[in-house]
Amino acid sequence: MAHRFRGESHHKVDAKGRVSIPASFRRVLEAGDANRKEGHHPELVIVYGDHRRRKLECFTMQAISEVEDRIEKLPRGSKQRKALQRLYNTQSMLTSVDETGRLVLPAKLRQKIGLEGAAFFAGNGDTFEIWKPETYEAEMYAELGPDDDFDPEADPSIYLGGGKEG
Amino acid sequence: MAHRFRGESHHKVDAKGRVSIPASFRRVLEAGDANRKEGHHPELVIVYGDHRRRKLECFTMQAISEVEDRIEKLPRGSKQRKALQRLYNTQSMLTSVDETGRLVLPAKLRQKIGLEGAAFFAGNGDTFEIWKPETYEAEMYAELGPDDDFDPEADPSIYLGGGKEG
DNA sequence: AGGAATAGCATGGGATTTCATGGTCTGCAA
DNA sequence: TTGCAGACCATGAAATCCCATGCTATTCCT
Repeated sequence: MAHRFRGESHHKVDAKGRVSIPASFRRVLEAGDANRKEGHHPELVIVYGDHRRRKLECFTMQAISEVEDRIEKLPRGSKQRKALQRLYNTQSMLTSVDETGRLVLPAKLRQKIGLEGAAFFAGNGDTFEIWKPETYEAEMYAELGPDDDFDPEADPSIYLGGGKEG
Repeated sequence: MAHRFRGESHHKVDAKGRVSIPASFRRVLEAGDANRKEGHHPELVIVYGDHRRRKLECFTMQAISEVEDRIEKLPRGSKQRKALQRLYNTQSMLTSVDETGRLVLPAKLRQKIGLEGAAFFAGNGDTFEIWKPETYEAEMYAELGPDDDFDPEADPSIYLGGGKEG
């Protein structure tokens, strides 16, 4: 994978729901939208999911189409397939980056995750996520509670494993 | 592994956050960036982590992609995997060496580890680290406290094990 | 060998471009 | 006809590019 979403940053959300996309993310979106016409701005898919999701997950066109390919390999009519289609097809929207590098989040989506004033962007490889900053903070600590084989206090690098060839 | 980061050195950090990379490290970065186009300067990934980390860990493109391969082998959804992705994907940035062999550290990163005026570079095999010099001093002694099977006063070479050839 | 020429290195400064963000205006639709 | 979304314009701050300067370790020449 040539370009990956990497890094984190905070951006303001104005009254119209406009948010700047981190500049480095724009490069990835451009690279991941093969169908983009010259001079046009890249498209992307925002997956918002149901009430349990408290983030917006953003896919390049290429990434979302890989997801769809996988879904199509599952048995038609299986619950798994239906659930995945609902998430990635139904509970998602297609949009595009605007002239100035921003994207517009409809009021509905902002309300869904409680976005107001500021947004937190987290790069995550072939997708990036948009969070209400407070939610991200809370979630990161709550989600990774102590466990038999996980110590939230430790530096995560210890889980990479021993030698070069583990 | 052909090239390894080896040695330590001090460099100035100017008001724009520019720091010279030790010359010998540049060779390693070049060798570790296969995708680098002719005449271009090598890319690298700086992992900064959360508030507990007081150093910047720098990976060659090859080293970071080995890390990512390892992460992908862990079970999807496991805490370990999530924590590792957060560290190596989200809490990191891609950058590149500039024309004159420097890299620029954004204000955010400098503040995070208290860098100002000078930086300490420590080679560490397939990565190198950037520290605020004072922090390095302090940390090196604090981190390696006495222990049942470790004596901070001893020369570490005694822990290499038996003879020259295991 | 002595000294000059060279090349790589660490560092600085200014000009230029890109970013993030805010505002206005217009048209379509409810 | 009012609300809202989209296109267009504006601006200060931050990041990038390009050029410049001493230094040092080496090599080259005589």
